[in-house]
Amino acid sequence: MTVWDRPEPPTRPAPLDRERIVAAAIALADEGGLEAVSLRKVAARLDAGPMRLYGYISTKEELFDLMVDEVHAEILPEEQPGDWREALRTHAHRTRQATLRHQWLADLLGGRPTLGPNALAVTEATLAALDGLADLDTVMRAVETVGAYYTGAIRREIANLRAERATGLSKRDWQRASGPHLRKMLDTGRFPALTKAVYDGTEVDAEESFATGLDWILDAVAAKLARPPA
Amino acid sequence: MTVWDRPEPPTRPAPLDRERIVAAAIALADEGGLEAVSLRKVAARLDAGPMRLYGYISTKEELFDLMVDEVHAEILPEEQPGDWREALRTHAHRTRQATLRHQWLADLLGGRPTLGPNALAVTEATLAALDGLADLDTVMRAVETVGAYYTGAIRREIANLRAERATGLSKRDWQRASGPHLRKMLDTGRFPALTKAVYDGTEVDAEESFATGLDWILDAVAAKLARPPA
DNA sequence: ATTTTACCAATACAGTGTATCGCAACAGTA
DNA sequence: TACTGTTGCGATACACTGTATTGGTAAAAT
Repeated sequence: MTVWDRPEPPTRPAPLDRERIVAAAIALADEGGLEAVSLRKVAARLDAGPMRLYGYISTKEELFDLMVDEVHAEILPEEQPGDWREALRTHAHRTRQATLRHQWLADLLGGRPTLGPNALAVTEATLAALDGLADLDTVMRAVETVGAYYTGAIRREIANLRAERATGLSKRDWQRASGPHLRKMLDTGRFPALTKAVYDGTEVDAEESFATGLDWILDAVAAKLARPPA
Repeated sequence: MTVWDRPEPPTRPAPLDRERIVAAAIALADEGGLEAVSLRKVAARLDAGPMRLYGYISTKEELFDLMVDEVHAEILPEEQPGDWREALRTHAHRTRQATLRHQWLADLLGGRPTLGPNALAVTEATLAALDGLADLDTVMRAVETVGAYYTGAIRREIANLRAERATGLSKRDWQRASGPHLRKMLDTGRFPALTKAVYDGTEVDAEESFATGLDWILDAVAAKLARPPA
């Protein structure tokens, strides 16, 4: 019995780890959105059965948590920025850009507390940039307020972007000309201020709008940091 | 053959309308969260088969849209408030309270453009309160910035609330004492600022925190409304 | 060499959103 | 009153989901 007669030894299945699982899930989500991520499809990308994943995660939600934390590695700034304002601003913009790259993140942002190592590192960097500029409560309020803003702003931006993509029209064209429902509603005359806004408003670049709102909020934070509360 | 011999006429199924469907869906979501809402269960509440619903909605997402708009009826303020600041503030607080009553709303808030009649009425009321105080672009920026803030803040508040409920602990106790993962992370010493924040931070009431951040932002808006941009 | 342990694939289950199809009750006509 | 056309509902069906359970098989331990 030569070697050639004997079959190859039954190759032990390629080893798995969370990193590869998460990478596969992110790839799927990048291509087809969050709803394209099923445990079966993730496993298939790794030439494994679905149940295999349960050694590494115990529920699908946990997989989402891992995905979110993985993206936070992209968000973490590579160098310590100059002042607190720059720190908060770049954090916001990096989060926005990461979400534009991984649009499924918009569906998860703010949906659960983020306790992964990368997310904690991002929080740490932010807090460090504000350390000592005011009492702790004020600092926390500042970080949370800014965070609430960009979370909400990014979510809306992605939501609009999807709506535009679904109709193939730019937002304003869609609102103005075709959106038949909105048009009908506005024509009822029950929404005069809204009508004026839709018809007279100039189309603003999403990034600029994001940056402007952010600057407003940073102005407010600056005022509070300068004058610690009574 | 008397009346008594004849059977009752085969009762035509109770008529349906969107209102009843949405009410049933909201009831289910209030009890068991968004994931408890399935077309089969909604239909069962109305003594109907699942397919019956497709005469009134054409997809489950549309049902969610209707639910969101229905809650906006609770958000719409009953009377025109005094000044713009009061208008924006009460709008934010009413949205927050509606979300505390219908916590599933947190999962939907900001997830899609809201074009229902009630949502439009809310937007109209808000825009009307700001009408004429500045150029249209500034007004829009103000409304969107405030909206982004409370959307994000409410989402995080609900997310934390759920996490606390899942462990049965208050947020700080959970962070400080038991949250084993977080504890281990902080003990690595890689997150000094975060560690200080967790250990030295005072536990703040969620509503107060929400209101404070909101006031900061309203301050910023006030500054921009007063001095229209160059 | 034999037993124990650990892990992986297969199977199974209850449930999901939605397409399709056939029937039954109403409306309109003769 | 008899018939027909249309509408809308129910049942069935399909492809898929997340996850519990089970049984076999390969590595580790004795």
